[in-house]
Amino acid sequence: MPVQETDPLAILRDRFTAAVRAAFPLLASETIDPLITPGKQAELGDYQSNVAMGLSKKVGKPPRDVAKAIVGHVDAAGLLEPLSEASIAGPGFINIKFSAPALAALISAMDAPSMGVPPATPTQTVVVDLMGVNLAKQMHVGHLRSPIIGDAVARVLERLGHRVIRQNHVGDWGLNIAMTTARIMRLVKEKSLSLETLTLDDLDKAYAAAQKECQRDMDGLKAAQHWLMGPKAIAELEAQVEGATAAFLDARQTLLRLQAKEPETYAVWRKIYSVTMKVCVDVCTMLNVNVTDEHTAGESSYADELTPMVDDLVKRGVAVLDQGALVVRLDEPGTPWSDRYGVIKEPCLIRKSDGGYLYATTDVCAVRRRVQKLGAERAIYVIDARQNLHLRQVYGASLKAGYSIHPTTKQPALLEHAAFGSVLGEDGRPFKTRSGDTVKLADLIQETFDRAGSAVRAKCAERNVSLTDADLTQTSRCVGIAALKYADLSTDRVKDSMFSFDRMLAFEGNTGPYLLYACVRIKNILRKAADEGAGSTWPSAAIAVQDHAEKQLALTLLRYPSALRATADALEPHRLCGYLYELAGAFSSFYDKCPVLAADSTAMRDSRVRLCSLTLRVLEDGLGVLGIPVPERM
RNA sequence: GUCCCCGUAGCUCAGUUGGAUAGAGCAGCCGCCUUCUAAGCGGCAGGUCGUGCGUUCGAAUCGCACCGGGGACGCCA
Repeated sequence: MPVQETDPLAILRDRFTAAVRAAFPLLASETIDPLITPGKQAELGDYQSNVAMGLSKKVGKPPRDVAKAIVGHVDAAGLLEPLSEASIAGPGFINIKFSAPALAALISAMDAPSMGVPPATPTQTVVVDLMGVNLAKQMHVGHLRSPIIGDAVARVLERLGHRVIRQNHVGDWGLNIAMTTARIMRLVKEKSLSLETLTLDDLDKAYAAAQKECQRDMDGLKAAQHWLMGPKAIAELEAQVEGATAAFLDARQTLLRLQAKEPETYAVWRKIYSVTMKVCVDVCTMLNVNVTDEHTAGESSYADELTPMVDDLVKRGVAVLDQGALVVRLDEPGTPWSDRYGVIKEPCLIRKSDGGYLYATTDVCAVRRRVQKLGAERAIYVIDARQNLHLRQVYGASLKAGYSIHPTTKQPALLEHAAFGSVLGEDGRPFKTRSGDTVKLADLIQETFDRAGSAVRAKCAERNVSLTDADLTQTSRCVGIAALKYADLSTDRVKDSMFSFDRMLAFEGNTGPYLLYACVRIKNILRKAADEGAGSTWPSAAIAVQDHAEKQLALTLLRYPSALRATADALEPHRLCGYLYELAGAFSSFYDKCPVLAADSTAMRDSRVRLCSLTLRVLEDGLGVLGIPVPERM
């Protein structure tokens, strides 16, 4: 069954486009955007059209005359209050008001399973790259934003009917991992570590230590060679770093054994892998982020494809040698890739002069798999803003290689970087504990839940709300998730965000808990309505939109589909947050002004209950898109 | 040096892709709970939208140049 169009924006766009064409037949061949927006001043109009000013020059008439001509041709029947010269304001704004019966009819139509959201056409296959975890490294605040934003982006696309494939591109391969694996194996052999009880903290320490022992002294050696200190000095240095060199050689051997899947080494790597991924999936579960093992596609899964791919690039002349390394040049202007991703002076490095591969190699390989095998028409990388140049290089190289040309549409897949800023502390510097350590993500989430729990308990005591233990647990989790996620999602993702327990758990104003509170108020009304025996009549009640607050609530509800679309188009969850905040605000005003259960008549009561129910459904649906669950009571 | 991002109220942030008198929330002040939970509602006050040119009917939004902050720039990932 097709979804009935209830979005005022779309309806008005149609009617005003028709009116402009009727008023100015000469424009027949042109595409017309009637520039409809929600009314800037609510007293003047629900919506407005700003088309007259722009058209003025084209048709050679003063803007107000243009507006007058358009107004004369608008079909307002069954929809709008009559338009007249009085609807024209200022230089030529046309103010539009919906009639109360029309609003009621639109709301009734919206009160369907789709909630007025038509499925996107055409439906796309979209890959969303999110998470960004590395093997053997503790998850910290830096890993907070990608899953939260990425999951919301994935969910909004799913909500619109797209086929979304989440990809957790785990950094689980390469020399660094081999260094750690080698060190773990040595520690196990020395019996200072047991594989059975291995924790991510153990791995984190081993990673740092391995990094240190392998690199520090190798750097010293390099520097010595660089400054031509002579064979004697180098020999001395080499002697000093004998142990380190041994560790480094061990790491290289281990990497080879890993590539060959040598059983003993591979088993240790698997263990490291499972310990890391356990924490990763646990964190996602705690946060209600939909990322599980099935979404994992680690760098290791590309390992066998790299050499053939690089050979292919060389054979076709896409990659060329430069100073011993293999690169893809991206600095020619006027190419399809430079048009999309910019003229980039720095070439994309695909193979080191020692024959080793780099992260760009794997990333290009990932683009190829995502487009060629997974069928992605769009791939979204929810990654730190600092990776921008790297990603543009990868996108450019992939297009130049033809890897991002979709196999069936033959069009380049849309490769997008949904960049986000850093998480800063309240001092404006990278978020750390008071002692200056990085904060473990699991700890940070737990602290959020604990604080949410005490806040919920305090509030319930203050408001005389009694919750069962089960309710308390559920509510605390919901409030914690809402506080944490909403704080992250409600601002422009590209900007740095300030992390503050106090602010996100403040519960006032534009916060997650405020939205949850609006939902809970509605749930209370619905429960009481059922208790009072109104449960069977209201779902089919005729909707009436009379009071000002009722009208504002109705108008806000009708904007839901376009809020979702704007969010999906820009990949900016904060647009949806802003909408939901406005909706919760419109409901709160309505709640204050319009008694529901104590309405003047049964008809009005049932109409209002239905309005409440739709509001709740939209709020819960929108919060669901943000990955925020709603409690029953709070 | 080149490139990317950011600069809006005391603080934290929006600003629907160029529209009317730039909006919220904190913090401050003033009202509203014997009626569906006051985690709420209504109101007051608070601004040279970093600066300067330009584009046009119209600029926080687009262009250029500066200023300030952050970031990235070949063999780490």
